[in-house]
Order: sequence, then structure tokens, then C-alpha cells
Amino acid sequence: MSVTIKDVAKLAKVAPSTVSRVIANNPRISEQTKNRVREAMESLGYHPNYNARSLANRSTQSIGLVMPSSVDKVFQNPFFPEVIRGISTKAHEEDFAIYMSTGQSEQESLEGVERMIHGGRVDGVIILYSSIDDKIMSFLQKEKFPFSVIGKPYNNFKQITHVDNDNVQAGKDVTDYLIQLGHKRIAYVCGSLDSVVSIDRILGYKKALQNAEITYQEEYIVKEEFLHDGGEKEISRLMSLQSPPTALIVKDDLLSFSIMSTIDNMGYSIPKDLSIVSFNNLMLSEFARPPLTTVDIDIFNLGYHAADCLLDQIKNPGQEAKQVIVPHRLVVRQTSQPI
Amino acid sequence: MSVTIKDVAKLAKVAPSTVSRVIANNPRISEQTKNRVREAMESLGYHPNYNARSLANRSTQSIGLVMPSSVDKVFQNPFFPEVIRGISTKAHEEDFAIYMSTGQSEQESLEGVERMIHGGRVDGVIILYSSIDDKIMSFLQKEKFPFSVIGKPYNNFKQITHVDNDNVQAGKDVTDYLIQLGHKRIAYVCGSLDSVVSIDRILGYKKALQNAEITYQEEYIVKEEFLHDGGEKEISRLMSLQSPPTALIVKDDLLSFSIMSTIDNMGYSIPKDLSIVSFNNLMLSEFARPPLTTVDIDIFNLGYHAADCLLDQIKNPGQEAKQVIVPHRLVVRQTSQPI
DNA sequence: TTGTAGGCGTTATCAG
DNA sequence: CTGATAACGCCTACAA
Repeated sequence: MSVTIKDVAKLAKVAPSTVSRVIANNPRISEQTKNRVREAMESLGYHPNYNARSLANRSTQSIGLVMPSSVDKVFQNPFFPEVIRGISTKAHEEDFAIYMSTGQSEQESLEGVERMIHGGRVDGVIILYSSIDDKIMSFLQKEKFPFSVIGKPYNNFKQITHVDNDNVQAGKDVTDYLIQLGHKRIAYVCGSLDSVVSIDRILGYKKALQNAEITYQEEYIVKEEFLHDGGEKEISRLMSLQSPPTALIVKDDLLSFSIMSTIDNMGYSIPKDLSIVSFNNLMLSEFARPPLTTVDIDIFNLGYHAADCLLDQIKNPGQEAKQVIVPHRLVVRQTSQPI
Repeated sequence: MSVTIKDVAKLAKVAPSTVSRVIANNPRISEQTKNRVREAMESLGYHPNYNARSLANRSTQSIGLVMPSSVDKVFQNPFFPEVIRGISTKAHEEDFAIYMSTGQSEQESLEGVERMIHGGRVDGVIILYSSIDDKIMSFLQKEKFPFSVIGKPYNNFKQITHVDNDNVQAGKDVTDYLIQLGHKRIAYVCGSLDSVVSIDRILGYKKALQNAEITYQEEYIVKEEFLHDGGEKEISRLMSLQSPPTALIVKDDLLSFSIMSTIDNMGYSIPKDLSIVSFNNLMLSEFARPPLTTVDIDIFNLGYHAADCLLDQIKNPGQEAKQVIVPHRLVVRQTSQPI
């Protein structure tokens, strides 16, 4: 079969335990024998078996990723690849492997996570989203299993390690920007309010309006989730209000694309008839026509820091929960203009 | 510590081996004891430890994914999420977990794969790309480790399990389509010819030209890899030829977006001045303006079948290499028109 | 049909 | 500094 620690031991004429120590680079082994053992490993093409190690060790050197359960939709969003890129960069630095868990429903996802952690496949978990009242999060808390969250948990967020943007501020920033361009009738396509991100941004939106003494109008808020149909119904509702909005804040660039297409079809022109500002700054946003004004939330670093926090937690257990805020920045392009 | 097979055994008043058999659903155990054991598992919240099982078993119930090494660029392409979605759907059906391996360079990727397979983390590997002379593929072949490839391996492709579109046909189809619209000067942005996919499509392109008795012109072929700058240099070279192309075939929708943006900036209009047809049919392509004419290569099924082949190979070793062709289909939208 | 015992490849704990 | 030896949790002959 494959070459084991014993084969190496035999060749180097030492005990298996010594080989193990060499692997762990234990300082109490003389350089001499270390070298002898290393040569033996080399010449035999030895590679440690992670399973055996995990078993003896109770540690796996790998972390699990939990996607939102509606993978099919969500996976089309370049947000996830980018956040995973951030995570895996950090993981790689520390020699951790990455496990993915998916599921078609919340129940399936939960089962996947249960298997992952009870089965001893991972040392910790990153939740790639944050939604209200998430079962997986509660489960992880109950089990006292190390995890970090991208986004802000709804409850007791101080007790949960997470990394997020300052979304209240971000919501305020875009609104302020639009107000400063002279807009007063600003609609907001925020999608389902299950997501804490959206809740926070709306808060910032309201704050900005308030500061500018513009009254908040419920009818300007679109809570529907849509993507494929471009939200035709909702958009045309907005545009046929007595006083239709002159600007639109959209929760996500991808959604903006689809909305822009709808608006185009309806015969309006962007940004002349309607300014649009959204969030995420996907690579594509630059190539949209017109190029999209959007908030860059630094997705890569969201992932990178989430991994960082988690690994830290795994290596030094029993720490306080940590919070990291990743700075955002408004990227003004051509979908927004003064009124 | 966590609850093991022994605890269950004790509670159910049977031997550990019996519990093990119940888990494997061994038919030689009476329904009675099975039930007793299952109750015990339930009440203790037992979950099998995968590491121990793998160790005893020499099988991990997980598969590894190998991305192209230039993850940073490639990951922004929705191709990968979608193909992974296909893979993980199949994997999930068969209760396999998914490992990801990434790396900044080919060397790093290779090391990652080596660790994955020598360390016994995975039972098989899917290579999510196919490029000429790939070290990872050679390595896997040398080790006789089960793997499948998405795309077509350059050498001995009959001996390697892979799933691909009929790219020669696809290349021919788009070219035929354009010719049938009356185009004769058809340029092709194919990117680096390291990728077998591109090589095949070009073959089809040439074939179509030949059939229509149009001479192949080297100057119409753009082999540069670009994305961020929208290929300004190359595009303007094309457009300032004595006889500039009237149609453009582009290897990937994402690239099309960026090219369309460039062309727009140069003052040309699509499809009036230039028709564009590309490949992949990303979700976004529908929302582009104008909506993109493109070949749907059924990315999801590329992934799904790659996983299917691999799992089959893992479960019944020593099989012949298998080839699967996933059908493609031209989706005509608005970036192409008769000349 | 079920129990016993040894092994999978490592690491950890003692001794020396 | 290094060597035995006993876990880690599960599987699988072999026995009963």
C-alpha cells in the first residue's frame, strides 16, 4: 500500500514516534536524525495521512464553507466566487484545506453542516451569508463549534465573530451622494428583509433622508425578490407613481443589470430619466453600459478576514468573539447624475 | 468527548461491531436489534466519525476540485460557480463531500493536489479546465488516481475520462449561423490557444469558412488574453483593417461584455456595425444591452456529468475511460443581425 | 445472528 | 534526545 511512517522509520533506523516528531518539527530532535529521517521521507516519497492524523489529533486542518441554501440562484452571483477567493487565500497561507457544503433547502444545508462537524471533517465553519433566525448559526452556537459569519448576525451580534461592512454607513453614503446630486425622490430595491445587510442599509438610507429632511415613503421601497424577470411589475409600479423616483438604490449589481434592462425596455434612459446606484462593484459593473455607479464592499477582504478570524479562533480557543469591519467605498461611474 | 460507536453499543447492549453493521445496513442483522441500535444512536445523537471510517476503509466519500491556477482571474467568471453547482448536485445525491484546492501558480496547485490525494483526503478529482500539457493531469495519470476532466484533454483524450461539448461543431455552428446571415468577414477572439476548447472551436470555424468558400484570414484571429482593458488595442487593430470584420466570434460572454463596452466607446454600434456571437450563455448575457447572442454550453451538466463519471469510476474501478458530450445550443438574441 | 480481536496511520504519554 | 506503547473511532475477518 502507500508508504507510512513506519516504512520511513525503518529506513532511517529510528522509531515511528521519532518520525512523527520530525514531521511536527519537534525541537527536541537532533538535527542529525532529523536530516536522516527527512532523507528517508524524501526517498520513499512519504506523505502523511491526514485521516490518521486527524484521528489521533482531533484536528483536521480544514474549514467548512456554508452557502445559502438556495444555491442555484445565489451561485450565479459573482459575490460568492470572490468571497471564496478571499477565504481560500487565507486558508492556503495557513495550510488549511476547504470543504464545501451545499444543500437545496435550509434543512439539507443544516444536515450537511451537522455531518461536517460531527463527522470530524472540519475544525471550523464560515457562514457566507447572514439571515435572520438562521438555524445553522443557532446549531453552531449550541454546539460551541468555532465559526465566523460574513455579514452581521441579527441577534447578539456582539457574541458572534463576524466580518461585515458598515452597512448603515454604506446605505447612508449612497443616499447622501444621491441627495447631494439633487435627488429627493429616491427609491430603494432592497429585496427580502431577511438579510441583515439590507436592514442595515435601509437604516442608513432613512437616516440620510431624515438629515436632509426628506420624508421616508414606504411606496418607494421594493421588497420583492426578483431577478429573471427584471422586476418589471415592481419597476413599472414605481415609475407610474404620482411622483415617480428620480433615483434608484439597488441592493446588488447583478440586480441592477436586470433592472437596467427592464427600464431600457420601458423606454426610459439611464441616467437621464433615472439614476441608479448599487452595491458590490462586480468586475462586470465596469463593463455595463452605462458603467455602473456602485459601492465597492471589498468582497475579497470580507472572505479573507472571515477566514482569518476563524483560524485564529481555532488555534487559540476560548477567545472573545471578534468583529471586523471592512471599509467600503463609493465608485462613481455613469449611472448616476445630478437631477 | 463525542459519542462513539461504543457508547451506542453499550446503550443498546450489543457489541460495537454490531453497531458498525447496523450503520452499514448489513442484512445479517435482525430487524429487532437494528431498531434497538438505531434508537440508541438517535437518543445519544451519534454521528459516525469520517476520519476513523476513512482510515479503516481507505475511502473518504469526498472528491476534490482542481481550479485553474490563475484563480484570481478565473474566479470572477460565473462559469465556475455554475459548473461547481452541477458537480455538487451530483455529489450530494451520492453523499459525497467536496474539497476545493486552489493555488496561485501551477506549481502550487500541483502541490495542493498531491497533498489531497497522498494525504488521503479524497477518492477522486475533477479538473475544471483542460489545457495543453497540464502537469496535474500527468501526475494523476502517473498515480493512476481516479479523475475526470471538464473539457477535452489534448493528448490521448480517448484514454481519459472527460466531459465536453462538441466544440468543433459549436465553432462551426456559430460560424455557419453568421455566414447564413450574410457575413463573410468574420473575426474570432479566441484567447490563448493553450485551451483545447479554443483549438477545437477554431477548427469548426475554419471548416465552416471552407464550406462556404471563404478564405481563412490569419489577421482576423485575436489570440491575446485580455479582459480588463477590453482589448482596445486588438479591437481597434481589427476595425482599422482594410476590410474590417462585420462579425465577431468571442470565446466567452464575459469577454464579450468588455469588448462591447470597448466597441461602444469607439463609436461603433452593435449589431449595426458589428455582430457579436459568443459562448457560455451566462445568466447575465440576457441582461446585457443588447442582449447577447451566444451558445449555451449547458455548464451545469458539464459539471454534473463530470461528477457522475468520476463517482462511477470510484465505485467500479478499473473501467474504461468514458467520454460524455453535452449538447450545446445557439441562443439568438440581439447582438447579431443580417448584414 | 452476534461477539472478539486486530489493524488502519498517527500522535501522545511515559519511560529511559 | 529517543523508544515503546496506548490511544483515536471504526471496520472486518474469524469465531462462536
